[in-house]
Amino acid sequence: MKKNIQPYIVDVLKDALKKSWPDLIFKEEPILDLPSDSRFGELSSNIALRLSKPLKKSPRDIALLLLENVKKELNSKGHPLRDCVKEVKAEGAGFINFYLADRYFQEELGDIYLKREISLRQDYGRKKPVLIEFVSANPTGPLSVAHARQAVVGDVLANIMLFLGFKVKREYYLNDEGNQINILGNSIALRLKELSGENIEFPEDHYQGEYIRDIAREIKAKGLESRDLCEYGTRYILNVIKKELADFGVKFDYWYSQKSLRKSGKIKKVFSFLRKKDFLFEQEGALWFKSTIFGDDKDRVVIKSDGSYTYLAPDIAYHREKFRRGFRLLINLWGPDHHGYINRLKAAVMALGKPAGSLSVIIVQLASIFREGKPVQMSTRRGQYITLREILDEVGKDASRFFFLMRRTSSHLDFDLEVAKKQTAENPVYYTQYAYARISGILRNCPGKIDLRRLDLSLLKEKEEIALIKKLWQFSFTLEICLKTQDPYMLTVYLQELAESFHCFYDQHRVLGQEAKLTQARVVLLEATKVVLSEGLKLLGISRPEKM
RNA sequence: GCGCCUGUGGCCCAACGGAUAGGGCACUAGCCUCCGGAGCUAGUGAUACAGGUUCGAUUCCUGUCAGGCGCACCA
Repeated sequence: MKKNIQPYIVDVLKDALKKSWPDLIFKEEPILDLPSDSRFGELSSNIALRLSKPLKKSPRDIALLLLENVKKELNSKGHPLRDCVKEVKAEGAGFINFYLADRYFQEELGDIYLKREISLRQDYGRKKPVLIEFVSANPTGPLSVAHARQAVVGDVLANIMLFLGFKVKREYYLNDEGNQINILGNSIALRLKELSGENIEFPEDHYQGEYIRDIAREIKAKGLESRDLCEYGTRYILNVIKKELADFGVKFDYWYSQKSLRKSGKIKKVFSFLRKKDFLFEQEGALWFKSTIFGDDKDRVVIKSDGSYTYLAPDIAYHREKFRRGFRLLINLWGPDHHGYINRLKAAVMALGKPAGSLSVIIVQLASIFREGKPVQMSTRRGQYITLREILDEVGKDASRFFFLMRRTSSHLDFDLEVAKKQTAENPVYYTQYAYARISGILRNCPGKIDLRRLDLSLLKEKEEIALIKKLWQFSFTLEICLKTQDPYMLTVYLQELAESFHCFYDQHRVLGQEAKLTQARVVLLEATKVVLSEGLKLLGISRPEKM
């Protein structure tokens, strides 16, 4: 029996291809999918369909020919897959479906059970250092809904990549100087005057939120009016943000300050680097970056005619620093308003001599907040927007994290506060957690220890038992999909399906009070299910209640 | 005007270009002498429109219609 069966099956397919068409040059690797329906086996390849064009034959004929050689290969003496694969069939339009033996799944189950004390965390030799930068909101106010979604998506993606063996660090880029910060300082100054009884006119483009008054009051109470208000305000708000994120279960490894970046002279250095490479030019009194060389629509200003930097300037230096710090893959999560910015930063990365693929930008679409089906109006300008804090206070960490992950990251998300608060079947968080609590309940009543020598997992052959075991087996497959799509949302779908498989099993079969050997086997099944649910919920940053 | 995202049953969402388009809610009918009914089983019902590419399109391309967002020498 072989663990980690997929690469072996891919090899079998490759060998069969070579035997069937020795002269064929086909660069794509055969890919294995989970079939759309369980009656098509456990793993499926559509290689025959994709070969249809180059071979100018019908997919069905190709599949049949290929199948013959696949079978020969598998039946050869001593082949490692001999006992794992029960059957191979060519089906449908030309799919080659692999049906795995129950024995294989039973061994997999035993494996999960044995590893339950340690983590299922896998090491595929993927040690690549990855930096995920997300949220990075200006420290000028509390975090909003949009930041909340980014925070969860980034955090969970980081968890998943860590689980799969990458060396991942989380970073928050701190915009601690510039226009917005000056406006923040000025907003505080005006509120201070207001406190002293002066009549003030508060400009529209200043921060309207009540929290500015809070800061002003604190400054006045401590008698710190002479302090640098920009710095004081930034630090004050940063603490608020850190607290919000911590309560949301998001922790950053690094907080990278733009101010310190500028002070270090690294921005100037990157300019001399780019100048040497001839990627800069002057026009109309401004300094431009020739981003069009690398596929951008137009060249971009980096130093304005008044001598100050545009946003892009420190960003180029910042990303150069990321590479210098040893990271080989950079993942940035941005809001949809930054979408037009991707090409120019990619251009910058290429100008720095890095491959385009070393920067991956994930656009996290906005979330709209609803209450009982009605949208909650938001206006940033008037400081009236739903904050992360409000969501946390109202629906709690578990439900809000889960809800932010329930749609594809690239899709709009409608977040209904009332639904998220409900403790009913409408709420998938509780459905999943309930499975965990239910299992815990049974295991609490379970007497004695499992005798591994007498354990016989082949007793697990009921439909619901096999279905549950297969679901467990799909866990690592699911994580690979999350990695490939750079989107953690599939994990929420999987965990709901796993919970469902468990509930179905539970409804049909009893664990306790059976013949001793069967009870033992089923206890192992529950333990393994609990392990996978536990790992999954941990990755999502959601609590695992023993009781509900 | 240009760019991005999205149009799938009454409602919310799935489906690397692949098999009879899945699931949840709601609705209807069932299931507790038995490990937690926050559960399970069954039923009704859908790809916005018009073309194109393909052996095959919900998916890719073009156009139309509808909704959301963004278009700076702002960050």
